[in-house]
Amino acid sequence: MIRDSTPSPAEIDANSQLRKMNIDHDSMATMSNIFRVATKFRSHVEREVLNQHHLSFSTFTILWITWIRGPKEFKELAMDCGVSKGTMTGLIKGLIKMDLVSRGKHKTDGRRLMISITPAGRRLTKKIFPQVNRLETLFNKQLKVKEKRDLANLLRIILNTSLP
Amino acid sequence: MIRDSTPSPAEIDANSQLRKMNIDHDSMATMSNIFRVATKFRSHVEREVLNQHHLSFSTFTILWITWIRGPKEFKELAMDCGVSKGTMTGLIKGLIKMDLVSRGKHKTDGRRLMISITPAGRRLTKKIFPQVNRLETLFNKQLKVKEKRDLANLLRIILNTSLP
DNA sequence: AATATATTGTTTGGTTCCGAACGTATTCAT
DNA sequence: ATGAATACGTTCGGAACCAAACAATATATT
Repeated sequence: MIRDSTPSPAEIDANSQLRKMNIDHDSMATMSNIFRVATKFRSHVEREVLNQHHLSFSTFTILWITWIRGPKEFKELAMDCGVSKGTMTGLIKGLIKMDLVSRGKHKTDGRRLMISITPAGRRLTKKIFPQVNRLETLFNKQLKVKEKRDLANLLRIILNTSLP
Repeated sequence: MIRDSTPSPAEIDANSQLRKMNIDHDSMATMSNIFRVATKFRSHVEREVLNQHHLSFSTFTILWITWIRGPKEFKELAMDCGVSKGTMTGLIKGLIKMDLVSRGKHKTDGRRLMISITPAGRRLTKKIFPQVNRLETLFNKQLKVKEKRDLANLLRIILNTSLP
């Protein structure tokens, strides 16, 4: 099992060409690699697991959240999925058409919308999630447990960093 | 300076609900946090820097690569940007209309296309890139140099892991 | 040399996504 | 209370994206 943390040719070129520009190479390296991994994983999961069930990564995320956490407010759902309100409207519409989630009214605030997973949605998520997790394991198979935890913690620090 | 690596409520719920399911929590945590950071960063950069120049994250990446590495083959560009060939065709079309890149023929292979940055593209990239890097620094401001390097290396290992 | 097979980039059809404009419901000020 | 400001979700137009079908070029087989 050979572990390879070699920078890509693009990264190496970048570093040598930018020496004079007063650039924060280390931050650049973290962000660009986060990006590469995210894109690679997303498209892989969509192709291998989600598409055949007519789900996108975002609609799967909606199912996942409402499955784990129960009925959830529309707006929070949008934030957790990292999509805009307008996009969320369309995604929910699609999931309702497939009978995987349902719309409900908020108890006290007539503007708000509660989104719940349906029994069919529950069944589907329960079936699909382990397949997604198998791919997560696959992507991480070269990392030791401690490294995975360190990695997740570093990412959480970035995530929880407040921006001016 | 308070560093916060607390898992989100969603993560905590997930872990408690899934205990019986034989799930690889650590791999799940790395991938989901990679995703959160990537989405947050992407939309932030697009809103704060790129949109006002009519660039998306992908078109900026094209400029960046051709700026740093010189003329590049169409297909490699698509792979480096994590985008399909069909998408790349459209992106290049847009950049050409803005006179930021140009199409050229490959020396020996008539099928291949070489993409080069134009002087205008060079000027724009040189101006914008430091602004993007400033945001990268901002996102990473709570991490020590060693942590950033560890983070990048762990991500590279994932990236270089071969999938069956 | 002729034909089959590969590869490269474009086109096409359909989905996902954002941002801005909008209507409706709520809350706040006066 | 009544009007103004705010918050929520929908609609709309356009960009970004993918997969599959396609045309053009290159390579391999015979």
